[in-house]
Amino acid sequence: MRTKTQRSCSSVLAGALAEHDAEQLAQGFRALADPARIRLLSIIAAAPTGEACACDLVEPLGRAQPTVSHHLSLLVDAGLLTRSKRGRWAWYRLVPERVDALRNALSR
Amino acid sequence: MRTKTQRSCSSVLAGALAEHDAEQLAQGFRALADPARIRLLSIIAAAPTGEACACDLVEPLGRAQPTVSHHLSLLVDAGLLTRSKRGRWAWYRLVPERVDALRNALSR
DNA sequence: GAAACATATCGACGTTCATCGATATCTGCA
DNA sequence: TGCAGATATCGATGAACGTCGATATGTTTC
Repeated sequence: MRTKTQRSCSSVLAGALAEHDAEQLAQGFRALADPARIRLLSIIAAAPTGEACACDLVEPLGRAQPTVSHHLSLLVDAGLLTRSKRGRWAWYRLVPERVDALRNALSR
Repeated sequence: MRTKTQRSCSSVLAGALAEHDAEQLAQGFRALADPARIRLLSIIAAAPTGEACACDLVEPLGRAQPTVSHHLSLLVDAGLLTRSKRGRWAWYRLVPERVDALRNALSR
């Protein structure tokens, strides 16, 4: 199990941030700092049902299955995805509030 | 000299991204994926004149001068800051359009 | 020109990270 | 119970990164 990331309401542009708040935000953006994870988010966001099965993510990503699983876990830990395991399959869904929090961190 | 980063109009949430576009966005977010750089941006954004001298950034950041210079160069390369060297001093200014581009990448 | 200063670059070091093959875990099915 | 399939974890490897001391570069002042 990995350590969980906390969400934050801080804004980068609204005033000088303390080290602690900066650490929180950096942690969030680090989850977006990899093309594989960006693509995972975009593919899941584009799913008609809002949900995507892990089995449908390996091939379009062009990475090995353990690598995809690793990135998905990272995104879940970062609060950007939720995992719902049903039967043999794992279904992933976006967490819009978390995306919003990061977007708002770039607003004044 | 480091390699320059290009800005992008892609959105993570508006549809499945190709590897190339994802790489562009990830590059942008990677610049935000460190607390030192987050703090630099927030301190500069909070400056009354909109500009901050590098000499005033070392002490509040609590890192060595070469480290601060390194992060500032990274942010300039990422297009998030501009550097204006005047006399002995280097003045840094935010590039709002670049911040906006990254924020919009998190909009639908 | 010399000294003092601000900043950038260099070189090194330890850490973190992305990646993958092998394997373990768990589920559904015959 | 046993097999097949989906997913997560483990262990290893190579690359990228943050950090800093030492040093180079460029500027101001005397």
